[in-house]
Amino acid sequence: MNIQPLLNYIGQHVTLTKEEEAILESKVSYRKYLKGQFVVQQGDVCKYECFVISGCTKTYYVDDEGQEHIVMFSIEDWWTSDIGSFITQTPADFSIQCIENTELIMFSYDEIENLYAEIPKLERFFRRIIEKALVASQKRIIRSFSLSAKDRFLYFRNQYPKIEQRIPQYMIASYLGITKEFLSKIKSQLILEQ
Amino acid sequence: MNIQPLLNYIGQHVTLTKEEEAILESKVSYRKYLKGQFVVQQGDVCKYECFVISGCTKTYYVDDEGQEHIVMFSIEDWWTSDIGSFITQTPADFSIQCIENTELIMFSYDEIENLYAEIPKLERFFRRIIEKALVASQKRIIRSFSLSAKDRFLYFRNQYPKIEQRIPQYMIASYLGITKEFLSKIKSQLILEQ
DNA sequence: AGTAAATGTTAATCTAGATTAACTTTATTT
DNA sequence: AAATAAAGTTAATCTAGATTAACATTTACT
Repeated sequence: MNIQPLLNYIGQHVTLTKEEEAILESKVSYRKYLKGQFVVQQGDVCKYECFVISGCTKTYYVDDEGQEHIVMFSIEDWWTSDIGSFITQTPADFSIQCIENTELIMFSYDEIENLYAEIPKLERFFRRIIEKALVASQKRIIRSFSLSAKDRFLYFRNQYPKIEQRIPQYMIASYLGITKEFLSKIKSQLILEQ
Repeated sequence: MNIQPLLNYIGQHVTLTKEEEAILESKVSYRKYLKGQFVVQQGDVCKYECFVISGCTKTYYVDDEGQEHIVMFSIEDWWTSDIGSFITQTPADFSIQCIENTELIMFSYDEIENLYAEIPKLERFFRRIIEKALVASQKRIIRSFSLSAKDRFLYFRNQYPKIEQRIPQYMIASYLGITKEFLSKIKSQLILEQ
């Protein structure tokens, strides 16, 4: 298992000693998933917080009408989890599915509190990660209320150009909260405009 | 200043000694605001994370068209802050205004890292609070995509009956992402239905 | 290479919710 | 108690985006 991308990522936020890195390595697990496999399924208890080494996942919610709503995509150097389920150890609202072959480093619920106790710096690290995630989530709410579908798409394209390339358009539509037909219309309008 | 509600609240998550409580008390400040006053204004740097002792605030965003979008209400035993601005010490996206006379306990940016260092349990406490806020925020995104305006209103009414009572309807409409006219229509429909 | 499945497009029609505007009710101030 | 401002209602009209359905293109599989 190649834990280096995770160590580099953590190193951007806090400084770990070699010993601490070794402890960390001993307490996380590594797993490969194939495209189409599930990391978590709606209704299961989410047992891990996962760091993406390679590949891509989608986190989504299926509503009462059976419609799928994508909450986030996670690529290299991002996190993926149903934190709501993870922190309370209750059934997940979301499913997480790999949309490419994906390598993950997984922090299990049973180990993570020990890890915090052994390396308090990691508690600081996770606090900061989660703070950033909360900020991003709040800004997404604002965008969903104050921008048109077209402007949300332009924002997405501009913010995540790498993700746009590798993901089918109908999933981007789901992430933006619109139908694939309407996204198609937006794109053809944008082409006419320039 | 009456810090007891804060201590009770913290006590639900972690256990502090009398000494730790005293340290905490020495590092936070207390302030009363009148209805209409601002805790933070869009464009300012947010210097505090605030715990509400009494009263009510609204956190909102004014978009390019001058429209106000309410992100959250905070009443007794809740938090209020523009965390994005707070953690990065950059200009706030949101304004926080008191919609009642309000008493706050304020954790300042300059002190909070010292406080974490002195009382590591508080870092755990804040991590957990922020995790919960993130979960709530993600669920709000899902609701904004998968529920109709009527169902979002029913959810709000059911989830926050106390808030519904004390807040003008046009602010609830703003929180739900609809116009006050449409909320009025929804309410009259609901009356006809029963 | 040929077929089936997945993904994307176009166009017509429909609807939830916005906009506008006139009006009513409730609070606040003098 | 009147006057004024703030909050809420109703109804007509409008629009962003949904729905439906038929078709086109790309990708994956035998």
